[in-house]
Amino acid sequence: MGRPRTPLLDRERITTTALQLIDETGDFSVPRIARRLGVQTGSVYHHVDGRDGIVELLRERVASAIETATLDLAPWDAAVEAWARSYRAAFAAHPRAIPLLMTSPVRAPRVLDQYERAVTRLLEAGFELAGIMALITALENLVLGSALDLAAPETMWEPADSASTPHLAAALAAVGDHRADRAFEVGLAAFMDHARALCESGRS
Amino acid sequence: MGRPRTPLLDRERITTTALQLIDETGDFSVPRIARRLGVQTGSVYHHVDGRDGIVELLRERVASAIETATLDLAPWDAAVEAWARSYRAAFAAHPRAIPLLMTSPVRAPRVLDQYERAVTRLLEAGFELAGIMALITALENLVLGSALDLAAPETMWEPADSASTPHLAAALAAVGDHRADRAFEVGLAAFMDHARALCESGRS
DNA sequence: GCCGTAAACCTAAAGGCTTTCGGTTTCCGC
DNA sequence: GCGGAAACCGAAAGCCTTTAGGTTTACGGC
Repeated sequence: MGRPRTPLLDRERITTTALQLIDETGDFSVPRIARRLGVQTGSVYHHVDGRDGIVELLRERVASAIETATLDLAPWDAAVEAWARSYRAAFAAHPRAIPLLMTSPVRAPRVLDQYERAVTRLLEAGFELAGIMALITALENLVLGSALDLAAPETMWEPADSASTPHLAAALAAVGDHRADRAFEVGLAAFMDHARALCESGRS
Repeated sequence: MGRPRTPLLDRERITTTALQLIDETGDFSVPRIARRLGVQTGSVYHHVDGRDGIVELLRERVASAIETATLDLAPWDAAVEAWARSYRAAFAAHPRAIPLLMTSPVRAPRVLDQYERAVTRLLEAGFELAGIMALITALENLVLGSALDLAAPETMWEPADSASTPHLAAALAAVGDHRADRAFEVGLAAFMDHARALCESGRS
């Protein structure tokens, strides 16, 4: 009892354990993190700002997998497209965490810097300032909406009675695997086409 | 004590009370629903399949505001666009409920029928069966991603130090109000343009 | 080298939530 | 009229979040 000679806890270990629990069971709780780390529940609160604080750490951890370098690609549309793919892939790596993370957006400095760079690239490309934020938000909506789709099981579209929805059933049978991935590709292609058209028309 | 002469509870009242609590406080719990309805906590469980069952009822209730008639509009692209707007508006009516509802999709019969009709309209318009589900899923991603944006506060993009992200700050200042609405319009326009192009090219 | 302070963990406990179980009263079909 | 089902109450188990106070260790100033 008392202070241990070498610390048993830190934010890194807490975050890693929480993510492990989520990947394995789909959820986490402070007592279970503590049990995994061989520690009393209350001790965790000395390192972390409550349960919500742990969720915030998880958001940062997952978002840290977004490859910043994508935004340096040329031309601008290649950069934006690669960034969107990397953004989505970061969430796809931990699909069971998505419901916890989607509630509020990432506002870690690292990610804010990425948005800053994205705005800069779009300004350089000739977009109007007034339209850029709507464009970036639309892209974000696309990425996060697609991430939500990843969190849902592939079988979610199986209705109890496919007899009453024959066309839907046929369309589902025809789409094959990777429905979520294909949908993301469709949405991303639509977005990029639209953005390029806006850019070329010069009207932001 | 014992069975009351007129029932105090039913699924309708439970759902309505839960939605009220969410609109007011952002969350709900079974004990608070019971208190509002002047009933013991356990009694609610006689009408509802636990807390998750109440969330399911909420999903159906919110989704019931989607206007089915939009899918009958002509031409097909007007129908799809109006449906998407109505879909989003249904969630926008209860923004604080969105975090609870986004976790898993609506699969009430009423909504499945709408997807059936959407598939039918797209088939009639000449789309290839194999591509329809990806298209509809992309539209759903757009709607749900935009709904998530509604759930987040408008101020979420205010970084602690806007000095380190000058372009982002400028873009935010320039976008004005209704950023979320504008982003949805951008995404929807992109999707519709893409869908129309696919249709006209005849390649699904 | 000594001492005060801060850090890190433990013990304990309050309070809320979800869910279940048995008891009691009322309603409805036969 | 009666038996069973329906609807609510009372109580309790078990988990979770969070806080508060106690104990031991590390560290920095003098």
